[in-house]
Amino acid sequence: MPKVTEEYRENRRDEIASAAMRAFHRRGFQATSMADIIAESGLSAGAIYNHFKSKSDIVLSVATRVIGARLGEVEALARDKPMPPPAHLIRVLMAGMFRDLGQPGLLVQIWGEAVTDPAIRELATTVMGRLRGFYIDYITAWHVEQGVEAETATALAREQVPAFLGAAQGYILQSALFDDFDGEAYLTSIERYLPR
Amino acid sequence: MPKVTEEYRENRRDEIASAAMRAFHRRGFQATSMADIIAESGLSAGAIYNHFKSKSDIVLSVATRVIGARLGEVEALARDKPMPPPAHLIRVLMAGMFRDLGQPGLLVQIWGEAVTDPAIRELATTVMGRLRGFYIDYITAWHVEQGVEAETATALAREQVPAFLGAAQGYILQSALFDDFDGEAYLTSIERYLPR
DNA sequence: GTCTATACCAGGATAGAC
DNA sequence: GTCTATCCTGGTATAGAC
Repeated sequence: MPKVTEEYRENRRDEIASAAMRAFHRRGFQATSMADIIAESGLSAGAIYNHFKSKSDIVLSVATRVIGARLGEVEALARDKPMPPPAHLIRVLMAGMFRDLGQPGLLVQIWGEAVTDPAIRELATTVMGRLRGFYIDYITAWHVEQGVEAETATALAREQVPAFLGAAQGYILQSALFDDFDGEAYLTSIERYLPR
Repeated sequence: MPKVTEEYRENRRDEIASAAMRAFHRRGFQATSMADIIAESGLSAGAIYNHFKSKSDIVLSVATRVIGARLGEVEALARDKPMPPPAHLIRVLMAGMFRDLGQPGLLVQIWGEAVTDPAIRELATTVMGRLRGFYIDYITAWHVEQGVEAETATALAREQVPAFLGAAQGYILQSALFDDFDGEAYLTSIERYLPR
């Protein structure tokens, strides 16, 4: 097992995934063709298909990196004392997503793709499932910090999580589609009317 | 001005739009090609392009019909005494959308398209803008019925509407992407945590 | 592993006869 | 107004040389 080769492959995959992310960042998701990714990477079609078996495969790799970064941020937030209220999570997650992806539209495009492309669909549900998990853990911990008994806190979190998840998705969608979207007004609305 | 001809044209447009809606209903939005619409309508490519200038143009026409139907339902709801709480609007709107469109995925696909296609984008923002209007009027009227003074009711409605709109969008997205989506749990979550 | 060139396909739209 | 046949573009993925 030549160790150097394995490492080399991994680096190449990294480079390609980064190039793809830059391309998505600039042009959006659907608008980015393999030709764009190829150009951005400075490599050739053949080289890229040697490391990824399809475009979906590249997307999957990019998404895995992005969602991994979010996990770290949420965990950091959970260590603050006192913990910010759950609605605040939306701010942090949205800010992180936009920083990585450049524009909310990218996510909306991926959702659209997910409806028909099974691979993308699985990716999207996995990502949302993980976000859901972040939220449940966070909301539970927060309720406990507020003095709620552990059992009850979990039940509350499970009951509340759809509303929070929906609120985050609404934020993404509205910021992608409304030119005059007022993010602050949205977050205020959420923070005032969801548990705090 | 030959009156018969104008009427004929309008009927043809109706037929084609209905066929398109059936096709979307069955196959989803992106998956539906012009060929599908052509087959479903029983007409030919040439005939259809004589009445609509592009695929986007057909989508626009379908969407206009669908959103018009929703307006009627919301107005009917507003006439009930006592008015159901605003969160209940989501139930009614979602039920109507699904009845007309067959599947929530269609809307998600349209959102995805809207990110890059200017015509679809304008359509989506117009539709959402109208929904927003429905909500604001409804929430205002509801607060007034609860005894809130008119001025204050409007202010409250404007403050609350982003949360409601986001909740509806989250419902659509989650029902499209999660195979095991629990609509009742979602609506319960919303109804419990948004104004009632 | 990487390159260039290209096969191959799907889909929207059009031309021109009737 | 409508039909059939077809053009044309843009896209992913592969073949085969180096």
